This record gives sequence, structure tokens and C-alpha cells, in this order.
Amino acid sequence: MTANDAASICKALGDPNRLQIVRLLTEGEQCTCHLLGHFQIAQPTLTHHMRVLAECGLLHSRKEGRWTFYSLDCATLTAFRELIAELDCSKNGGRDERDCCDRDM
Amino acid sequence: MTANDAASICKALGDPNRLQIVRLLTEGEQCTCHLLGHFQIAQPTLTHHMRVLAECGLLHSRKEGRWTFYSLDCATLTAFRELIAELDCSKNGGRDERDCCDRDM
DNA sequence: TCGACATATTGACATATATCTATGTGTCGT
DNA sequence: ACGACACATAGATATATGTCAATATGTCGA
Repeated sequence: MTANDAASICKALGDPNRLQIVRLLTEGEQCTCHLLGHFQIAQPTLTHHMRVLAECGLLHSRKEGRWTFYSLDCATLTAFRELIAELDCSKNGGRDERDCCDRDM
Repeated sequence: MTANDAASICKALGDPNRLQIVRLLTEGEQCTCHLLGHFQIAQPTLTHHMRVLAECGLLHSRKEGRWTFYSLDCATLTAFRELIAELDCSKNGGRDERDCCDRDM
């Protein structure tokens, strides 16, 4: 996963509704109409959010009759979780101040 | 950390430049001018990005003479990492299809 | 076949965002 | 005191985004 891929996923998760959608999907595959019951948004708005989540690779969709079932793309989500997990702060404060502009620019 | 806090952080990390800034800061505290050397953006643009990252709690800033040093807020970052780590996909496909609209809406 | 249902698409709109130039503010060295 | 430096703020602009109403598409049951 490239840094740009990760940024796209972060951007997708940057809307509270979309983050909640992903959290709901951790419980398993769900159809649009079921998800819709959890939000105060119109149906086309939810479809828009599902598209954003799908375009960055976070979702699978599957049609069955009238319904569309969405589920998390485990490979993408796992790669993303690992990238975020690498953002550690254990080195905070360890940088020598003399490394500021006088030396580096 | 509330879901809205997490969404704000995701939104902040949803810009490729800002995600890279956070990655650079995992190496330790750095001043604006040093960070600026890594990007093709104007200085006010970088300041804008630093403000976005600070407003969602990801950064500390410290002034020393002419310089402003930024570092990661370890508490916020850790809480965020844990929330993202909880987005697992092990239950994918476990939902009974009969649970769709007929039953739930 | 017909109507109800589930979802997708389109188009519009208000707001948010990333970026820049110009300028302001505070600090340091001389 | 003065100029250079590091950074912040203000204002402008083009683009992106979240939302909805209206409509289209495809499916199912009667």
C-alpha cells in the first residue's frame, strides 16, 4: 500500500458517517437498506458514501436480487491498519535542535 | 476518543502531504523549515497543514526563538491507532441474509 | 403485466478545502 | 536600530465535498 492509497483511505474515513459505516460492517456483510436505518441521511447520500468507500478499496459489494450487500475488503483494511500502526511516537523529542534550518536548508 | 474525534483525525490524515508530515514526525520533533524541505508547497500552505493537524490533537508545538518545533501528541495518536486497530474484518460474511430489509426496516 | 421495492444516477447547491501571494509578527545577529 | 530570518495571518480563488430532490434501473410478487 502506497502512502497515497493510505491517504485516500483516511480521506474516506474522514467523514463521520463513513467511519460509522465501516464500524457497522465489522459486524459482517450488510445491505444498503439495513445500513440506512442507522443514519439520518437520504438514500442517495448513503449510496454516495458507499461509492467513496468502495473506490478506495475498503469495500466489496455483491448484488442479490433487489439488494446490494456490502462487506469490508479484508486485505485493504488490514494493510491500512498496519500502516497506521507504524505511526509511533516513541522517538518524540529525540531530535537534536541543531538539526534545524541552519544545517538542513 | 469519540467517533467524531477519530473522523477528524482521519480527515486530517486524508491529505497526502499531511500524512507524510506525520510520518516524518515519527522520527522526532522537527521545525517548520525542516519539514518544508520535504515538500513542493509554499510555507503558508505548510503552516495551514500544521494547524489542521494540531486542531485535531495530533500535534504539539513549541516555540524556541525564531523556530517552531512540532512533535506528535502521543496520547492522541495512540488512542487513534487503537481505534483503527479495532476495525477488524474477521466476521465478514457471517450475517444471515434474511436479516435484510424485510426484517429490519 | 403491473406496481412496489431497493438501489443507482443525475443535477443542483451550499460549504469546505488546498493553494497561492501579500503582509504581519516576533526574533536574532550585527 | 536595522535587516534578515522563521513563521503566522489574511484574503483570494479554483476545486472538492456532502447533501438532497428527482429520476432511472433492475427485481420481485401478485
